[in-house]
Amino acid sequence: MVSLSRSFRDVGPSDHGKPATLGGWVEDVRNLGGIAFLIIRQRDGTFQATVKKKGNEPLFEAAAKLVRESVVAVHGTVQPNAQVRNGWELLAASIAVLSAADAPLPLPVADKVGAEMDTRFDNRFLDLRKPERRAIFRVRSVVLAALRERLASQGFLEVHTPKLAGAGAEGGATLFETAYFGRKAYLSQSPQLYKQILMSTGLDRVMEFAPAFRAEPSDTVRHVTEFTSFDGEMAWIESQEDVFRVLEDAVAHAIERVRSEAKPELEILHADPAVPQLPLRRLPYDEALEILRNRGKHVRDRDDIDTEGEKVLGAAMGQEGHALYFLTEYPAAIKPFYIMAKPDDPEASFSFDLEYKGDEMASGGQREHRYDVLVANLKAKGIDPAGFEFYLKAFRYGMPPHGGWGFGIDRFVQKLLDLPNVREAILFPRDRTRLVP
RNA sequence: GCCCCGGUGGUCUAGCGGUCUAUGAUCCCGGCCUGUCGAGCCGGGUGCUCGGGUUCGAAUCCCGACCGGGGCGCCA
Repeated sequence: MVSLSRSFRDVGPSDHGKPATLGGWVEDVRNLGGIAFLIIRQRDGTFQATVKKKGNEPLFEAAAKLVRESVVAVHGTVQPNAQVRNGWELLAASIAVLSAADAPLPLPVADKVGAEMDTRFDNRFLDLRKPERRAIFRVRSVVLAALRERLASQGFLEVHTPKLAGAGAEGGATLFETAYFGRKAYLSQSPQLYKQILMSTGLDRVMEFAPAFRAEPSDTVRHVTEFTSFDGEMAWIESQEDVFRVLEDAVAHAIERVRSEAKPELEILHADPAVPQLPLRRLPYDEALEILRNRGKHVRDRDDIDTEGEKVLGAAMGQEGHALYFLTEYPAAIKPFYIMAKPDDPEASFSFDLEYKGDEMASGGQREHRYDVLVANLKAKGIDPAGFEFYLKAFRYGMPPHGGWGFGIDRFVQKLLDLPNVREAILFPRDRTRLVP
């Protein structure tokens, strides 16, 4: 019985003389005249199949004609050989072409030339045949598993809220509109309102990993129109300190797990992410302004911190050993209506951003759970509470204090691995101009 | 949306008014070669994003469109 899914990793010199059938993509054909070497790639490496002309000329001719990147199954015998990288080679007796590749390839896979990002994403399936590209998504998978596991162990339930909505959720960010049986519907920009509603139910510790959509025409290395948001929301908190502790622990754990479970990937990617010391630095907004002013940047009180300021702060914190830090107590005026203001300083708020290497990973805070205050906040922002009745209702019948965050998985993977563009951390990124593939 | 830079064979590049029937690499095709592993050697193949304009002459200069890269704004 032949299994096509057999890994070359399960074969070794000790299998001397044993028959084997191994599948894979033809990465290279080296025809030396009387002998040919096929470099066959599988999911986590390559092995060599060797074809000798003497004894089986038709097989040799067929092997020499193989088109790179074709899918083949090679049947032969295992031959130990110290000259070969794995310590053994497969002496081919037959080669079945299961799927021939066209030539030339629209994107080099094993060539000695590079390709531009646009060409790569146009041919992403070929791009992903390169080990260094796939390594990113193995790391991403470890990150997701680690975050899930860490929160689940603390009683967080994984939930799924609707991605089709009848109205704009938070206001502000632009929504994608779509047709919905004669009505208008919108792609969800955030699970914010729904996860808060859940806080009133007893499903009061939730997490969600899901796409979020933003119709903002941003052209940067850290924006896409569809991204993966890791949301958490927890009730019965004393203060946003409770939120900090859960989030920082989960993120630190994710980095630890990547370091221990994705060593080969980190090596391929030349990445060496440091595990942060906990607790992370909490940098209040007012102190952040001081740092900026000390570095010669002019900022007015209660202004939002712009991209340059964010980078300056990131560099300053980095010098102090805080690649990751919380930027806390933003002015209430630049935060959404659902954020709780500080009782002793209503112009400030219980809100935060989680910054990593000068980029925003997450934002969150303690939510306003008092119905009357919430309605007043809406009005103060010029929003009609009537449009939020489905949400506000949950605050009229018993809503515990709660808080949470929204965390960008793609950005986190980008920064974790020092990738130059967030698109590198997304299989099929969506931006202003790219909708295919 | 704004600012800067750019679009040359399948891919990545050099060229930036005539010397370009366009450079090099990679790739593809053919040939030689029995131990390659960035295989090597020989021969061949494919190209100036599109539309206007300037000029005796445009890959090269100008304008526009489209597309791409980066920065800003906005945010995850």
